[in-house]
Amino acid sequence: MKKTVNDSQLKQFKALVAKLFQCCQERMQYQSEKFGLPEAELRCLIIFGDERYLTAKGISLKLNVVKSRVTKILQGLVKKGFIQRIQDPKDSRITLLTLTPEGQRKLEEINQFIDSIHMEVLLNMVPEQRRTLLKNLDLLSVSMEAVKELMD
Amino acid sequence: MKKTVNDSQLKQFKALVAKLFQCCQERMQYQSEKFGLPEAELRCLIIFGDERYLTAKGISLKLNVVKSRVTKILQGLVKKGFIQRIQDPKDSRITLLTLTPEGQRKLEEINQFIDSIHMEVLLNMVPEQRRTLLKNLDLLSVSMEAVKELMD
DNA sequence: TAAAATAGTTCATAATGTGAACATTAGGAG
DNA sequence: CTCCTAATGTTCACATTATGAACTATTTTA
Repeated sequence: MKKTVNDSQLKQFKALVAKLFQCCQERMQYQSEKFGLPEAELRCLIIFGDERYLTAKGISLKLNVVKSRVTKILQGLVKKGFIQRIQDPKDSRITLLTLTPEGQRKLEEINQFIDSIHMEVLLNMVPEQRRTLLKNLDLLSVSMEAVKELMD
Repeated sequence: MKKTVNDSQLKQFKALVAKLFQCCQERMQYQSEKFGLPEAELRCLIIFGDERYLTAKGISLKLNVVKSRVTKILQGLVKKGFIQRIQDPKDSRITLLTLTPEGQRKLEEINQFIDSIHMEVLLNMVPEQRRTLLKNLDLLSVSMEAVKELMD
């Protein structure tokens, strides 16, 4: 039989998770304004940090939205000159998406801001705290991943 | 002069925050489906956990949306019979919002689910881990709050 | 080679949210 | 008491975010 968790711990935990969630949301909104891009387009740009070329399908998976939504987002980014389409030479169904030089500059600017925010948070702690925090967040994320089983 | 943070720590931290953020989002979506309510209406119901009566203005502040949006959300919840409007006897500009009995049942059901999810996450750890996790999350949330200064 | 699968677009629709204009009511300055 | 201002909410027009079905055009595969 599983031992039950302290009630006040549960309450505190819920409040903390909610607060972190809200902080992230507010940061997203702020970034959207700061960089003059709708949130969806911003998220789309950011995932180009990982790979040089992406397909609409791949973007759809990474952003967790349906493909028709990706079409719309890409329209915006192409019109603004941040992303360009390239035909895949091997499969003409596929359009490869890649950052333009301007898009690369923009992304770099965005990533610098994001890094500075995260860096600042970490700098608010002493090295020992940072290490335990990261360990704990890792533990938490594994646990939250596991709990997804309850959602089927 | 501030000492700089390890680069791989920064990367790890960014990834963990992003993952937690996504988990929260996915849970919201799931709850919306599970309880047959749009996300905004669900969020609105949940804030009635704190107080018995709320005004449209108060809801606007708690949900962090403009008042016209609140009007819309309340229309849905009133039509579904979860919330009722009561005239404030002292100030007839104000409409007080309160849960109907059906709304209370619904909210209880929702809160039970939310609690069970959070409980499950905590139960994945030993008590010692729980304590340090909460301490660290608290530290993190304070720090993230402080960093909001960078966003003005 | 015909049928099934894959990649993307278009379109209709819904949810989420903002901001301006408006009506109503409360409250304070003269 | 009256007029001006502030506060509360609604309505409307618009933008953004997102889904799902239908469609086109290309592979793949059976």
